Amino acid sequence: MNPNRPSSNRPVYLKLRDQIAAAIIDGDYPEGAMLPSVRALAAEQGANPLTVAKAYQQFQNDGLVEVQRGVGMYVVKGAAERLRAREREVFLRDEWPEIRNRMKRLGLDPADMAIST
Amino acid sequence: MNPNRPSSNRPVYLKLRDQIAAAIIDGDYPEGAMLPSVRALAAEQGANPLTVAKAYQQFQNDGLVEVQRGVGMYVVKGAAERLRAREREVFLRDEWPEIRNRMKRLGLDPADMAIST
DNA sequence: ATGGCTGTATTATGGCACTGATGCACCTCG
DNA sequence: CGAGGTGCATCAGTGCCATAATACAGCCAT
Repeated sequence: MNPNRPSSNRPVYLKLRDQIAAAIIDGDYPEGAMLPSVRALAAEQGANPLTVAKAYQQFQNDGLVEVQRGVGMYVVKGAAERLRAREREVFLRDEWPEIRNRMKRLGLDPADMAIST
Repeated sequence: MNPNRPSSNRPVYLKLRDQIAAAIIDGDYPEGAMLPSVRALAAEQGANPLTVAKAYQQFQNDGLVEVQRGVGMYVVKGAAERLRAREREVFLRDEWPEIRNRMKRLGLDPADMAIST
């Protein structure tokens, strides 16, 4: 009923993409490490290999992973920091203003919610 | 490419819905006032009447507007406050946790961004 | 070299959301 | 009563998403 912000009803390939990006930034996939194969991750996540490939696609285009055909995909050196910088920029430019307006309208102040939860 | 938070690539009926909700909360459509007709708003926004009707749909279901068939749709008394309360609850429960995690990962602190921009 | 692992390309299919065009049912006003 | 304004139902078209079944291309350890 509410196809909105919640990540629940989002395309699978985008959820995977976000999940992998988070893992890279957090160092769960360290630089130089090999990402799970499309088939392996597909099996683990109960998805289709091509869907996983689609999730990986963007990281290749951005040069954050190196593809060794027949071997696997490896996290490029400096990928974590570059990815974080890029995501931060996008967040501040595209997402935060809207979120801020929304909160203001709802009578919420980010400053009051720093530690809360 | 990124059907995500940015309101740019979101369904039209959802953008309209948000826009109308904001107008109600802000009092641009006061209680008791008649909302723009589906055709009028459609023409103004360059959208299809049915798309506008779909945007209005949810407000009817939630009892925030009263439909007088053949006449128009009117903002129910107390709609603004009820709407804001409901939106705030949804935001805090569904959206904010994810946003907070995301910001934390990106090295951003809501407290530092109260006035910024 | 061969088996087994990688990523990739191709094509087809089903489902679903979004948008659109048309026509109908209802009400108000002159 | 008729004209013009409402909302609403129905049907159709389009595109994206996800899946599937294969097949191909490259690498590596045995």
